Amino acid sequence: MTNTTSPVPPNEILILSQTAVYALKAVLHLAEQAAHAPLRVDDITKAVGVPRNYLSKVLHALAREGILVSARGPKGGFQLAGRADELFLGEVIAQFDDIAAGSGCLLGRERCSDESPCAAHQRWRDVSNAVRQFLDQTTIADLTHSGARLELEHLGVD
Amino acid sequence: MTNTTSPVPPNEILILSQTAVYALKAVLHLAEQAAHAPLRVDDITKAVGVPRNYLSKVLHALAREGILVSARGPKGGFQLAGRADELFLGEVIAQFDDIAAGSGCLLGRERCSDESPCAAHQRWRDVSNAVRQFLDQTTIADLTHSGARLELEHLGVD
DNA sequence: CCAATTAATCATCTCATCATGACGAACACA
DNA sequence: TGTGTTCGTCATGATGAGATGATTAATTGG
Repeated sequence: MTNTTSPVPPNEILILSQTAVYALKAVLHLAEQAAHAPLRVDDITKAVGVPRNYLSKVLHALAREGILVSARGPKGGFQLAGRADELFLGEVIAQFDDIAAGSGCLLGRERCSDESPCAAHQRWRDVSNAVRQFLDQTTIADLTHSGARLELEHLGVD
Repeated sequence: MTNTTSPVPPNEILILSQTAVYALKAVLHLAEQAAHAPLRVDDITKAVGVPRNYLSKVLHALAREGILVSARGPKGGFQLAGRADELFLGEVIAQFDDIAAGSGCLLGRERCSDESPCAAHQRWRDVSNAVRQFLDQTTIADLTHSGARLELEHLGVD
């Protein structure tokens, strides 16, 4: 009844949890503002469309990890702790999603039976490694408008 | 209390849902048995270690889709409806995971803003396409022992 | 037709994630 | 010192995936 159009349809495959996506959105917003003053939770909320108190908890977790710095009271808010081009997506989501797990076999057996090392399983490992590599090698700056622009120009794409 | 060591640790990242993995395990088992007679749910349960009634529902869903055939009563059970080398993983999991969704942007925006087509988002699309391609191009036979053996021999791997 | 067998279904339970509202704690500034 | 601002946290609720036990329905073989 109080439903605000649920963000994730049932059965939708997500790879990243909703919470991790919230974290990425918020951090990306902070990076794009490149603000001198901290941004308040309420402003970030409006910008990325995430429930206020929930986002607050997410941001606080990021602050505890040293990814953001937070300050209370007037003039308070959140800021990036470091450079956006040195902050990898994997770091941002690490507190929310256990990406290291699931490294194994598609079918959840710890290791593909030694009897049959199974070529397809190897291909699956390649796939899930691609996910991991993306998260570990892409920085927040790569996702910002300016970052993307730079990369595109650098590649000669119009 | 009655806990049988929960299959998925919290926060674990899962690309495929647990249910989809169950379906794959069961279908793979059926393919490996290559049985002339149908296999009963209880036998499949023991083989793949999945809760009995839950697996029953999963198998039934697969039967409704024409992937399996089911029969009740004595001599009843489940069988593959077609050939294992013509059955793609994507078909098996389609009823459980909406893999087509999430095709878009990492951050859930429907499309990356036209202003900034964002190179990193393109790379993310590549990643999720890799998952889709794997599921759409790999058959159940590719995952069976015999299938894997054949493929390995064919590649000259010892 | 009866009894055993096996899938199909139903009602319910647990749990983690996501979400919300209210309250407490720190901080800036007058 | 006090007041308003803003983060921090707690208690609680909603929802969907996963799981379980009991019951119903179909089928076979005697």
